[in-house]
Amino acid sequence: MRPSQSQKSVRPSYHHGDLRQTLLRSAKQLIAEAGIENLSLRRLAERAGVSRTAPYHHFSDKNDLLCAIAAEGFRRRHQTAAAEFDNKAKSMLEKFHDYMNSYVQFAVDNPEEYELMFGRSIWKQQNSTEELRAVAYPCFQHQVDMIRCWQSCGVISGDNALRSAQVIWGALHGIAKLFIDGIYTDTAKIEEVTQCAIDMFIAKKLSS
Amino acid sequence: MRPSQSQKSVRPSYHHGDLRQTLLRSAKQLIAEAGIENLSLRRLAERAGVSRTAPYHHFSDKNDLLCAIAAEGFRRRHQTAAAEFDNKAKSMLEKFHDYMNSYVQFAVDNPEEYELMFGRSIWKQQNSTEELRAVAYPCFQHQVDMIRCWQSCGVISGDNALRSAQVIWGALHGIAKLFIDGIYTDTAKIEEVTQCAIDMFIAKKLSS
DNA sequence: TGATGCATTTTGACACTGTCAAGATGTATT
DNA sequence: AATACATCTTGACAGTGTCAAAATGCATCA
Repeated sequence: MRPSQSQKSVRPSYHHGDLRQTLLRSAKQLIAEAGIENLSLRRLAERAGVSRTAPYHHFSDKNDLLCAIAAEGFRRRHQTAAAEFDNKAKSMLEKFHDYMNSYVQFAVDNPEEYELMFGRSIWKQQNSTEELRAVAYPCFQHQVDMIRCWQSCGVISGDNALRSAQVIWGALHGIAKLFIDGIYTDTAKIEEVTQCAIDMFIAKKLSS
Repeated sequence: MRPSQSQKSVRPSYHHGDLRQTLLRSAKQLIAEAGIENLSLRRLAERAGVSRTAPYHHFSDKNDLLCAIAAEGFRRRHQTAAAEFDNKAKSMLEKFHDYMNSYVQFAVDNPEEYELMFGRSIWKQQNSTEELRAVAYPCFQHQVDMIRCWQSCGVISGDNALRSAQVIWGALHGIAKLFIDGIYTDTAKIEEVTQCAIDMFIAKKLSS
């Protein structure tokens, strides 16, 4: 009787088998539950039924783990944003509307994950992993591309796509963070604030 | 010869005399030097030449200390913002311009302090001190008042001062954070981005 | 003056944290 | 079967915030 299969629901063998994925999964869960600041590698290891230092064979650092989680978040966000923009059933104006709402909604629905993805702990100095950058930069670039599109078809004004994108993204990021971090407390008004932002950014029709 | 005066440059007495202020001062300094995440009460106490737990008789918590520092930041920021807005030598449009630039500049010049003032650690849940709220809320309100003013004199469009203020503040906050946290890396372009934001927010003249 | 009360500071301790170094244990390859 | 390698464990270290209990100084009142 080999111990690797005889024990059920405990560890199937000395080697965990899929510790990396297990850690990532329960890390995401623990972050959603208790916030990023309450995530510790030790507790993570404990949940996985593994010793304190086992995670270090799959992530060089705590920072490395955080980057991996953030990268996953960027992949997800990028995917939905791209899908919404490629929706052929909607007008450009509608899609701009959707983009704005969807961005803020993503942040508010996943506050801890958003905090991690765009928090300083990951981006400051040389903290960002190569993998993270490889996933995040195209996500950023996509936002600029969309803005360029909305500009060229007259939904929003201006001719410098990069600058406009930086401002619009800044507004979305700022609104999201002010809500998430608890400075804007009336969360029932999120959509109203976003709508106000949309109104301020869409091109005004100049009467002739 | 009383020991309280005989020893020079060490502690003048068993009681520090002005420990609270000393702690606040070196905390601000240490934050500016090494960032918020490297601020520890123990190191602070060590710098003040005092035991590890001495600070707890002047601040109930680490959070309490952080709130006190943030409150000081809000007082300073509020003061300069008010002074700029009360400048009678400038037009309303110029003052809007100044406000926008001054806001972002404050954040970029004091990144660690800004991070603290508007960071989640202080505002999340019930973390904010009563003193902090008493100082910060008028500061927030002042921004709404200024926006209302700029709206009523036609510098910016819209009729809902609160919503517009939330969006504009959001944009400023977002731009500032994206720079501070290292997501926008080309810090030489800060003024360009801010200028772009200004252009997008000021009321467009409708041709007749 | 002496005694009492209070603010302030200290020492000791606890439960955490991230991370390193060495060793033990499995798995795979030669 | 032996060797190499990935994986995991135990032990340890330097930090952290914070509590409890004791010590010390200062001020005030009898």
